Amino acid sequence: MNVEERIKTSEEIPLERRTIIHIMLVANNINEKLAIALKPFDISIQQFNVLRILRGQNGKPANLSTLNKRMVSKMSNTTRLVDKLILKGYVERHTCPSNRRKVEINITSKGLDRLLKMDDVVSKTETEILDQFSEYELKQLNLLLNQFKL
Amino acid sequence: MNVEERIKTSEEIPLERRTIIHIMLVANNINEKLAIALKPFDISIQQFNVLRILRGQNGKPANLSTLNKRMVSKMSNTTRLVDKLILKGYVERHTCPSNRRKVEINITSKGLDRLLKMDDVVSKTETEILDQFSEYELKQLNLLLNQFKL
DNA sequence: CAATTACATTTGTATATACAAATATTGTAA
DNA sequence: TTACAATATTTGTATATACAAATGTAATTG
Repeated sequence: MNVEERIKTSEEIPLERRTIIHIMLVANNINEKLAIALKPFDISIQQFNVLRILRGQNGKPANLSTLNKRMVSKMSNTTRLVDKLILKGYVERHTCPSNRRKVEINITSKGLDRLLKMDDVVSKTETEILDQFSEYELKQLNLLLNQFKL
Repeated sequence: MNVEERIKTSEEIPLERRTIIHIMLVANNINEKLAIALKPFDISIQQFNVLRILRGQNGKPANLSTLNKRMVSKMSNTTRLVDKLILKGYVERHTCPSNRRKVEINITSKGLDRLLKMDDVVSKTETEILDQFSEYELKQLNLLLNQFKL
């Protein structure tokens, strides 16, 4: 299905507008697929993303602002996102001893364990999403995307 | 800023995962810029999108399921989105006389008028987002994006 | 034509997100 | 050392979104 079919328009869309709509459609589709893949784990993409960041810390605790900076979708309430992960037992939060304004957030062994299982379905989904692309094409795509400001 | 800088990771990201993160980052950034551009009009991107669809109908009313099918981000509550546009006086809703299960939604002249002003800032924003790209590159990008299922 | 199924939208409820204001802590400068 | 500014997080509130159930209408079928 191409862009025009998807949004059911007969009029020609200017190239710039079409490009932006195209990216949005692709991103929404990817989001949807990842959300479905994570659904059995009862976790949102953002929560998954935070768990991955925490694992990447290799035991070194992260504080809220660090998480916020590193998240793919920066959202305005990382506190409550972390609250939910704590409720699930996937992370722990302590106030930072050296600077009591900060908090230190760590992934628990339960969190690591669940994350390992999520990795499988997410990797599989990522592969499915991109299975039409050759390695060369993926590199081309990344090169083009590099021109966007992030 | 590249992907690794943006998410502040030192580890190398596998090409597939990197591509998906890349698209997400770009899409989030575009969303943010468009939302800021539309902010003065006190309207969300989705609401703007619906107004554009209605204008494209050229007077022919649209019903909810049509809107839902054509929206870039399909969302699960087009009723309430339309409610908000009605509240602002940008659209009208009547039950369809030929099939009273359906509703007929039209853009008002006030809606058309506002939309015209929004077009300006949105077009300007779109151009800003894509100003690094040559026409050839935009075409290349669209060709690559075509390989995604929508 | 009564009962059932399908269709189109709306409503209820839970959760998510955005934004601003509040709180708590630390750093700094007169 | 007190007052003020800067930093980090949390909380309040409004709005947005997802999902399921409910409502109302039309079509179908025995």
